[in-house]
Amino acid sequence: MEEKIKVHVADDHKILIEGIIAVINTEEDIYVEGYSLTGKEVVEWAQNNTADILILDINMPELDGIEVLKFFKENNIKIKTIILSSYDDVKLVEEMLALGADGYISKDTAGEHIIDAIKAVHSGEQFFSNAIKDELLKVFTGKTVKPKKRPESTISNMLTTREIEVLKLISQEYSSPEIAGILNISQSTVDTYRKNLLKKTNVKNSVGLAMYAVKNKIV
Amino acid sequence: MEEKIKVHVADDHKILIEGIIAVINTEEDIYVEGYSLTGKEVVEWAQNNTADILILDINMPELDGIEVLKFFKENNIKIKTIILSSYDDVKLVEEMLALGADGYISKDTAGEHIIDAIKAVHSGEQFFSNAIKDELLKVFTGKTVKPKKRPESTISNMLTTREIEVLKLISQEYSSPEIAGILNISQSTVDTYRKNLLKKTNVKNSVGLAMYAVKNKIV
DNA sequence: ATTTAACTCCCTATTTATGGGGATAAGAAA
DNA sequence: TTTCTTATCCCCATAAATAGGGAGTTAAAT
Repeated sequence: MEEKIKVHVADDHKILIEGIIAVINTEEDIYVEGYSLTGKEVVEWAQNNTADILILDINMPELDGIEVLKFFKENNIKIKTIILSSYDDVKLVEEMLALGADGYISKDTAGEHIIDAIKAVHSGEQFFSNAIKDELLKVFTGKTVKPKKRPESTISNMLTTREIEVLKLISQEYSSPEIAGILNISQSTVDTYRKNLLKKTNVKNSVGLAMYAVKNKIV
Repeated sequence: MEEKIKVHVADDHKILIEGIIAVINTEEDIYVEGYSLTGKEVVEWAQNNTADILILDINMPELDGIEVLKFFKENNIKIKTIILSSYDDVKLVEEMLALGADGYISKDTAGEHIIDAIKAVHSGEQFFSNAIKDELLKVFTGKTVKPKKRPESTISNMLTTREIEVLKLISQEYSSPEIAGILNISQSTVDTYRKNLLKKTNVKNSVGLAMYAVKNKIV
């Protein structure tokens, strides 16, 4: 008798996680070790834990799936990863694969496919749901626009807690002097955070920062 | 012994549907009659079928949740509806309620809340998850939640078309000189629009303008 | 023990943004 | 006709944001 396949699930929608767990629980030889609700949680989890398979949502707050994969690559964390994407993320397939994802399933697909994917990836194969295969075909036949060129975002782009604090306040319309007052630090320091934030998030100005905060669900 | 509560689920992510079904199946007196994967399917289903409760995702291809609710209203289809929203749709609560939604739960919440919501709504109450309640408090201060006409008189309507153009560009991280170049007007004019925008929207700075634009779906 | 990351602060300089005022031409509305 | 709105432009002044540089302290990790 072999060991059960140990799975970790990362998605910002708890309901979906519960669904996946329910589906997986119908399978004897697979079990869910735990879950993460943000990308940050995933990388924290991955420092001291592992699993046979990580099911990873692309679109998560704070740190998205791509950044998580980048972190894994840079820190030489080896964990077989199945990307869970909604249909609008499909164009990122290429990037995902380049970052070492082992499988790619769409949320549109039925739950049984997750089981198949887990088993396939666990036995060393790659797994792609049909929707993704179609998309890949388009890419190779040149029918789709290149994905490419997202702003380069490394784990070095991961914002520190202090930076996030400042970012929140910026997004709440506070000026630098005000933020300095609120956080009880000098304005110079706030300005430094602004600079770092602009660099890390790769946006042009405060408005960009606020938009970034919205997109990443920081506010 | 009473009848079981008959539920129909609509979401474009099959995995999530399966999850919800799994959760609901843990409950004796509720069952899932069927599901729809697009808004179109929902309205088609609703012409010749019904259920006690419809669980409706906001963000669906072809026809989103709002459109579905509008269709129900226009065609006098009465079905108790629980909105299933992801974090970023929260700002649509008001509109949803105006269209007659009976409950509103976030995908972030645990599955058990779905059960609570279904039972509550079925027994004639309204149900809102906590995240939504906070949002609601801001919107309806003290008032009873009552379907009301969509306010066509929001502040956004106070903005002139030109102001909206400028607002859009501001929200896209353009500076005043850049906007002047894009619209082929002088920077003085752009600055004037900025001033007027700040005054009309009652926010403090560009970040506030961008947030306003997001809230009012101008971007 | 040394390196690294996070947090803190400062200087200089330029560019943008904000806030007050006023003004003109075109067009719609009263 | 007169009034009002919209769109356009300007001056003056201050506050804030951006951009480059450097640098010290602590705490954690290697």
